[in-house]
Parts: sequence; structure tokens; C-alpha cells
Amino acid sequence: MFELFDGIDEVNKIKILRQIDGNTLLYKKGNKILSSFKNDDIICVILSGHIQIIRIDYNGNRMVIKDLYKNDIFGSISANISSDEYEIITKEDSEIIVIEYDHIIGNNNGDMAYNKFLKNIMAIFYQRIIEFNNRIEIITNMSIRNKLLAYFKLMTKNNNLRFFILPFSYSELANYLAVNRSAMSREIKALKDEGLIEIKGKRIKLLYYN
Amino acid sequence: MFELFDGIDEVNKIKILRQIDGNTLLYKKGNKILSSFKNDDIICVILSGHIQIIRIDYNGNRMVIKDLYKNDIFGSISANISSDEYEIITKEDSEIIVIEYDHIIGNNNGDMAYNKFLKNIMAIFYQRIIEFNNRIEIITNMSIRNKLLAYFKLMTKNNNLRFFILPFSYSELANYLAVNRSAMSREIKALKDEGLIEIKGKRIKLLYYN
DNA sequence: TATTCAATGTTGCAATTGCAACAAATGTAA
DNA sequence: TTACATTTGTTGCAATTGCAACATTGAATA
Repeated sequence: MFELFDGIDEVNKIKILRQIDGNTLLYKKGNKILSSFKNDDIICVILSGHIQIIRIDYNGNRMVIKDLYKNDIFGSISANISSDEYEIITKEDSEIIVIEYDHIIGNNNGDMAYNKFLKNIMAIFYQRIIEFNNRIEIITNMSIRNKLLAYFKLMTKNNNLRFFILPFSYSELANYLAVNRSAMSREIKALKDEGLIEIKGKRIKLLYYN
Repeated sequence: MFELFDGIDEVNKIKILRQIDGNTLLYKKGNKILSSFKNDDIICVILSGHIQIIRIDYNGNRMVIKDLYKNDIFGSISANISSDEYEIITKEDSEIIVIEYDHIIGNNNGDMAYNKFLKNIMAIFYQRIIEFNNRIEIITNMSIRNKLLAYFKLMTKNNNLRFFILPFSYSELANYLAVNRSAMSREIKALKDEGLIEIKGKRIKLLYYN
């Protein structure tokens, strides 16, 4: 996975941070953070620690929608934190860089290190776009069955083998697919019964090809 | 909206195209194109013309999922054209630049024009990420009602007024929300009847705030 | 204006899905 | 091991949604 300062030495890193006016913020474990950032156009990069993005729905229910660790990025590009219905909390002591997007774009100096920095960001963005695009392709299928099959197909393809290992829990899969967990569970059983898939724990094998 | 060669003169544009080995391809109207590009890691930019991305579902039904014009980008970052279930056709004579992603990343020379080019791509990527993120936030709501309300809320907020103008047809809205068109129509009627929204043509006004 | 085509509205019905409640299995820590 | 918590499986039921078929409206063109 790409990192923000890959291939950039400490001296240039500090220089770049100064150029983009990037604040490095330190937070203690268990705090609600960044509540004052109501600006859409920021990018936050986690240098260390563990944070969670919490979504608060119309009924006031709190749900962890993302766990983020070192080198993960968030802000407008991960979950829309500008809305009132989100909250960001630190699960561990965390160090975060907050960058205003305009400052990245507005600091062109032709410097090699800065150029490398731009390319690193671009690689991170590109990766994120692919992920988002995949998820949209999958969840725009109308039925749970087709969502599952689309997901299984993509994962199988990415794994270059005839199976793949589910990278998270089944609850989280339901969340990823934006469907009810038990309805998904029912559908997975149906797929197994019909012989379309084979499952051992988190090892999933697609048995049909169309 | 951002453009790929914003702020870059013709001489540098040609130079950059050579650097990144970007092929400019010309297609006549009504052709199936790029069928040979089974590589995920390409970015295509439309310089002129009109193309459509067609999705072919499991039953063989063909559906236009995207209309693209000048300066639009596609490839892995717009719709996953690497799959067999997509087809790209030209609706008008079209000129397209095909760039391999590795070539963008691998051509850092510190040159001002190239740096500007990188920033333009980044701005386009960033925009795309925001759009995708918004759509995911909206689509992951469980009911048609909540999808509609989330969409209306976002659009109202972006418009900085108490209403907004639907930027596409209601059929396309159903497609965007990944729901059945007539079921959506039914739900919109219910929202109107309950006094939650007001609609005149494509002018939509949210009347509740929570 | 008349004609045609596409977009939108409407409705009954069947299928899918969400929901809730609980059981079973699995994981974790003492 | 035991105890406890979390995740996963199961099921009936009600609500939502997709689907199909058709009506209505609106836009474009001759």
C-alpha cells in the first residue's frame, strides 16, 4: 500500500509539511477529534494510532463505519465528516496531519521532493477511486444474491486463484454490501445449497462461471 | 470543472503526451472501441466527441450506464471496463487519450508543466472521489425513502439555497440510487403527500430538517 | 397542428428483504 | 477448563421493493 511520504527523506518531509501548511496534531486515546473541521476540503492522514469514524443515524444510533490506522487517509475522501452525523474518535493515541486541499494544489514549485509527494498522493487517490468504484459496481446490483456474486467474482479475480479469503467479518460484509446481515446470511446459505459457492470459514470459492 | 491540460500550452502538452506515451486515438461514430484494453490500469480522457459505456447484465440486457463527453475521464476510475460485461461505443466521432497509469507516475522530471499536469490529474481524481463518496453515502441507506432524502439533503446543501434543480432525469436518478424507477416514483409521491418535499418539474425543495 | 417517441406516473401482485428474536457457534480472558 | 462476549445461523412475519403492464404527460419534429 502506498504511503504519503514514500521516497521522501525527513528533511524534505518537514519542508513539504511547512509548504502545505500541514498541521501535525497529537491526540490522546479516547477523544472526540476534529469536530471543528466543518470544511469539506481537507485531507487527513494518520501518521500513527487508531481512529474510528462513527456514523450517527436519524434515530441516534451510533455505528462504527470505519477503522483507520497508520497511513490511512480520511476527510472528504473517505467519509463525509463535514456533516453533523459523523464523529471521529481516537481509539489509541494518534498523530494526524491535516492538510487543506487548496494548499496541496497551490504549492507547485517544481521541486523533486514535492513532485514525488504529489505522485504519492495521486497513487493513494487512485487506489481509493478503484476501491470506491468497485464498491459502487457491486452495490448497484439490485438483489443481495447479485451483490454477493459480484463481490465474490471480483475478489476471486483479484486473488488470481479459484478462491479467496474474506478480508473481514460477515457482519462487515453485510455492511459493505449495504444489506441486512441476516438476509445476507440466508442468501449465502441458498447459494451454498444450490451449489454455486463453497464456504469454509472465510475461505470462499465460486463454483459457477458465466 | 477541471481539465487535464488546464494552464498548459500546446508545446508542453505535446511534450507531456510524448513523455507519458499517451496515445491519441481517433474513432469514427458508431464503433465499439477499446475492446482490446483489458488492463485495469489505464486512464482514458476524451478530447472530443461523445461515447457511452454500456453494461451488459447476466441476462444479456444492455444498459447505458454513462454518457461521456469532452474532458470526461474513464477507465478503471469510472466504470470497470476490464470486465467482459462492458462495452464502449462512440456516439460521435471521438478523440481519446489512453494513458497507462504507470507512465504518469513514472515520469517525474520536476518540470513545471509536468507538475501542473500532475496537479490537474489530482484535481480530477479528487473531484471523482468526492462524487463516489457521496454516492456511496447515499446508496448505503437501506430504504428508497432514505436514499432520496439523503440525496435531496446533499443537493440542497450544495446549492446553498432552500431548493435545488435535479441535474438529470428521474429515470437517471433511479439509476443513480440503484433502485427501481417506478418504486422510486411511488416513494416520491408519498414524500410529497406527507408534505416532506415540494416538487415542480425538476425543482425540488426539502421541507423538513432534522 | 398532428404524430411520434421518450419520460414519467400509477397500480396490483409476487418476490425479496429488513427486522426481531433467539439459537448455535466461535472467540477471549480468567 | 469455565464463563462471558461476540459473531454467525435460523426463522416467521411484515414491510418494502421490483416487476410488468398500462396510462398520462411532455418534448421534438414534420
